[in-house]
Order: sequence, then C-alpha cells, then structure tokens
Amino acid sequence: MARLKAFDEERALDKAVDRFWSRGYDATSVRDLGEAMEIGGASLYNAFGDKRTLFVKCLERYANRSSRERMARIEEKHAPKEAIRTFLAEIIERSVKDPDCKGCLLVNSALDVAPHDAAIGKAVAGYLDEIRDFFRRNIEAARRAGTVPKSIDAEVVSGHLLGVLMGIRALTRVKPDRKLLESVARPALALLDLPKFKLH
Amino acid sequence: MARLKAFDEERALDKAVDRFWSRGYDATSVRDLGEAMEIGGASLYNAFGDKRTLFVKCLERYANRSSRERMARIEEKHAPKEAIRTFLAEIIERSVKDPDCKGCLLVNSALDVAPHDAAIGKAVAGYLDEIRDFFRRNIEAARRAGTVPKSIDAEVVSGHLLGVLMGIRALTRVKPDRKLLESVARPALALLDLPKFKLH
DNA sequence: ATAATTTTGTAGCGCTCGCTCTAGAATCAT
DNA sequence: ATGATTCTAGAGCGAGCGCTACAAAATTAT
Repeated sequence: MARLKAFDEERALDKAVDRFWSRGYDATSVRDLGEAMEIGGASLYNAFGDKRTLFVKCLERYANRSSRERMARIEEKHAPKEAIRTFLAEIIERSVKDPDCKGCLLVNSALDVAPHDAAIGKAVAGYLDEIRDFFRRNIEAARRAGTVPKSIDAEVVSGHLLGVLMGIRALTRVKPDRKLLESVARPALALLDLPKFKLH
Repeated sequence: MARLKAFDEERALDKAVDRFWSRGYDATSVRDLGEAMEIGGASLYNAFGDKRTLFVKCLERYANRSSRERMARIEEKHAPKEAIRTFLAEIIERSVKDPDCKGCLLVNSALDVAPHDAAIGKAVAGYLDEIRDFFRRNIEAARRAGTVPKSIDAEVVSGHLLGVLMGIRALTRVKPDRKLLESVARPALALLDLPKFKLH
C-alpha cells in the first residue's frame, strides 16, 4: 500500500542519542541529527516529529538502554550491597574511559534543558527517581540480609548516593580524573560497611 | 578628551552574570545580554569584547562574588568543621529558595560549556579546585583541632565533599526539594562526627 | 569655538536555526 | 499496468544568531 522506510528507526534513534549526548540539546541542530541518523530533514520530521519530540524519545531510549539496563543487569548478578558498589564502580569506569567526557545524558539534561521545560524536567526527575529507587531497595535488602548496619537509613542514604552519582557525572565533564571520582564515591560506600553506629 | 561611558561596568557585568546563570551560555543571546545590561550591542562589544570573552569575565566575577566571598566569609566566622557544615547548609538554603532553580553558574558551566571549550574548562576546573581546597584545609584544620577524627583522610573527603556539593547543585535544577538535598549532605557531614574508625 | 577622541544607537551583514513545501521515487493492493 | 499511499531529497521560508560598520552624540584639551 505504500513505500517502505529506508532506515532502521531504532538505529537512527541511537545515533540521535549519541549526538544529543555529546553536544547537548541546544547545540545539536536538526541538520546535525539528520547527518548522524543518515536521513533527510523531511524523513526525520515524518518519523520522529519535531526536534523536541525526538529529544524526549531519545531520553526514553537512553533510560532504557543505559540506565535501566545497567540497574537490571547489576541487580541480577550481585548481592544488594555489592550491587551498589558495582554500580558506582561501573559509572566511574565508563566516565574515565570516555574520551569525550559526555557524562550522563540524564544528568546533562537535568542541568541544561529540564529547568527550561517543565515536561522534560518531570521526565528527567522520574528517571532519576528510578535510580534512587535502585539504591533504596538495595539498601533495604542489604539491611534485611545483615550486610549493612541496621542504623543505615535507606531514605537518607539513597538520596546521598543519588547525589554522589550526580556529582561524579558532573565532575567527569571538567575533571575526568579517576582518583578524584573514586574519592567522591569511597566515603559513601564506606558508610555501608560501618559497624552499627547511630548516625543521628 | 573623550565621551564618558554612560553605564556602570560592574553593574552591567552583574546583570550579564544573571542572564548567563539563569539561561545558560548558548541560550543567552547577545541581544538578551544587551537588554539586561541596558546597553546597546556596540557598547557591549566595545566594553567587554565578544560574547565568549564576556562570559569568561562573568565566570571570574561570579567566582569572586559568589564562590570566594562565601568561602572567605564562612571561614572567617566559623571553626573548621562548622565552616564545612555551614557551607553546605547555605548552599541548600539558597538552592531551595531560588524560584528559578539556577543552581551554581560554575557547575552549570562545567556541564554545558566546559567540555566544548578547553580554556573555559580549565578555568572552571580551577574554580572548583578552590572549593575543594576550602574543604581540604578546613578538614586538616579540624583534624589538628581534634574536632574531626584523625582517621579522616583530607584528600579523600575533600573530593567527596566537592562531589556532594556538585550533586546538590545538579539535583537542585530538577528536584529542588529540601529533604532530598539534605539527605545528600547529611551522611557526608556525619562522616566528620564519627568516632575513630579507619575508613580504608 | 574647534579639534580630537570615545561612546552610542541603528541598521544590517552573512549565516544558521527549526521547520515546511513540493515534486518525484518507491512500494503496495487491485 | 493502474491507482493509492508513503517516503525521500532538496530548496527555501521567516526568524534569530554573533558581530560589525557607520554616523551622530558627548566629552575634554586646546
């Protein structure tokens, strides 16, 4: 009944994610995107809507393929406390090995575009909530398993870990130094190993 | 010998800082700046050079009036450990009270412009180093004063605090919630109150 | 006053932006 | 084949971008 699309939508979407990730929303032009996705402007608008709509789809794609994938993969393979440790270690590893210092698309977007676009802000906040939930449920599981002191407050420490994560991702973009990034993470992880002292 | 300038350069610079701060580098046009500074485009270029040069001056101005001012003021009035606590408390206070969720110009720039401009990246990294130095020397002073356990490694914990600070500033832009921001800071501050346990 | 010098407002340069229009190429059911 | 429908490439729209050219206005030394 009609002509077939000449490109793979998912593949093209991944290319768009890369561009937004490394250049930011504003600095990425529709022509940049078309070039990276190897499609013309008309096809882009036809398949993905306007630039902002494409960006929203990129955020969702990134959340699925980067953020959620990592959490699911790690959670499946590691005990709760080790899951948290592995998560941060993997972030640091990726951060120092990325020559472009792209950081995290969600964190970058949280600073660049979220404050100027309420809907995107809500979306980003939601993705970050998922990460905090990952920390929270692993802390709680570790508490139940006894691998983390009972004095650890999952509510507080999950927030702390989310902040530490974002700090690492932010620092990566100006000072991608392994020693520094590890020093950001280490006290947060050490917290989980402390003997049973009341923190407050 | 020549016509006098009709505007106050410092006042105009402050207005430029505000605009860059709330809108980001790319999204702030030279016309925006001229409007905020209440000067025409020609005067802007005459007095401050091009947009990028103006931005560099804005970063320096911000560092002097916001970052360094805060550190000096707090350091003068508080004992070392309380200086750290007060610093983070003030950041959180300002963050939750800012209706525009502007965060910190240095942190915003670290993510937006630093990765795409080596010179600005170096400058931002330098300003962040100053903040880490603030943490480091206060930790060391507190260690000497005995208000912080000797087991605290100033090198590690100053990096941790810088990361926590950046995490708070980043989170502010999407989730400006006092409880959340305080949960990011609290374990880092609790660390300074712990009895003498070796962290690693 | 006059001349010298700097600032100022304005107009507009060339360029890129997000986006759309249009004509034709490609694919399906019939 | 034919017709219906969708996709594609390219040109180009109006708008805004960073920046500059230029002449009028303002100031001081002479």
